[in-house]
Amino acid sequence: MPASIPHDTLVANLSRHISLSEDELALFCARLRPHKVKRKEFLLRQGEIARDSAFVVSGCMKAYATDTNGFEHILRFATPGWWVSDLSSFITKRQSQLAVEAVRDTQLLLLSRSDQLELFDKIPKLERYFRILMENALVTTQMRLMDNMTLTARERYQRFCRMYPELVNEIPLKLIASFIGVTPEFLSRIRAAK
Amino acid sequence: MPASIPHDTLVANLSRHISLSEDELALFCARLRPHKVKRKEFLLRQGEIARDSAFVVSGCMKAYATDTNGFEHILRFATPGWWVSDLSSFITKRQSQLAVEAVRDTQLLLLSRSDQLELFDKIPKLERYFRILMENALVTTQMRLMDNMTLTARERYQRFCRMYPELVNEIPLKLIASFIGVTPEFLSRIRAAK
DNA sequence: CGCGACGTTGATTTGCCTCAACGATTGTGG
DNA sequence: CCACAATCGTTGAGGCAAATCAACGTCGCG
Repeated sequence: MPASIPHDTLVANLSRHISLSEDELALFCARLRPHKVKRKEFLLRQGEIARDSAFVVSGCMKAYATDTNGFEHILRFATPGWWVSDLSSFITKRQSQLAVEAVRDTQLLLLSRSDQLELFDKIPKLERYFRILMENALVTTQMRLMDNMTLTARERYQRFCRMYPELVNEIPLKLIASFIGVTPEFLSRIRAAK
Repeated sequence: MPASIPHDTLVANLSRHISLSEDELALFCARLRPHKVKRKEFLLRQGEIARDSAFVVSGCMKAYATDTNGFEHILRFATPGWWVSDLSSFITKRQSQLAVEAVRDTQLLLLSRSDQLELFDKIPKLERYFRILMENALVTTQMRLMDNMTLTARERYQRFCRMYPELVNEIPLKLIASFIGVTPEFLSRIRAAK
């Protein structure tokens, strides 16, 4: 049973951490639901319940919260090879604090929590894959938290340029500002100086 | 085979997420190494390799980075029932960016990465336990990151008081300041106003 | 073509930091 | 048990990074 093209990206990602048999792979892929979103379309709105976690095949998503003054704060971008959702809502089935929206036209593979948990029972190695993903995501998030506490706005911008070189000149400045935690005006000044 | 007293705290924690057989439990507990640290003693210094992850039985630990100006920034406190380490170093065996130090006399249970991975193979349910821990830790860290981006210093202090009521009047003000990301002087002013 | 989203720039404000001085508390060695 | 140092919390004066508010030019797109 040949995997369809969008699944290949995920299978490549999987096999960097675990190896599955043909059967296990088929079982897993059968639960993945391909889904396309166009720029500015939502995978999840603030206040909804996050049914699915989404693997990004192509394109780019953003996960963000809107504060009481209506300003967006981007928790993370998800580029190809990353999973994205409101993890808190995905796990607890409470209302999400985050919205997940396409920054550009994006191909996704969706996996529901119930399917995921069922697969964990059938394929222990898949639980290992997600355990590793969670570990890595936690390390990344901890590092970002420390950066926010220790670095200046300029340094955070420079770090962003190193971490997301493929985005720097491809997405609006205001999105970068909202990710590194400054106003668009101030980021513009940062760029202007040197 | 009766578990010793310090292990009981961990077993209680475990059983909130998974259930192990007697044998599995014994196998797991055999790899845990009790360890005591006195106030201001280190479990891990910046630049060392994190051999172990530590479960806090009693007391309190802090994980923090020291910036180029010599200021401490506390990533997290670990009170009884929490695991603590420099996760990045624990996984990759590179030099740790964080130090882990006792805020007060503390009882720990240590588990090395190699023992942990070995146990994952022998007891898949244990991998589930840590998968769940990682999920929850990631949710917590993401929320803290968003708080840092959206809240004022005063609001972050109020949130701290709600999240760690058992610590607020028990640890030095400067530690709280270093956790919420302000100077001790400014936190003092926050407390003074109302 | 006209409108809205975007990036830039200037003037002003502000939240928080820096530096410095000062009591109060803790703890430590003699 | 005391003397002294160290750590801690507080307060004041001044400074700076970044936010705010506002105006304006540009561009992409319906």
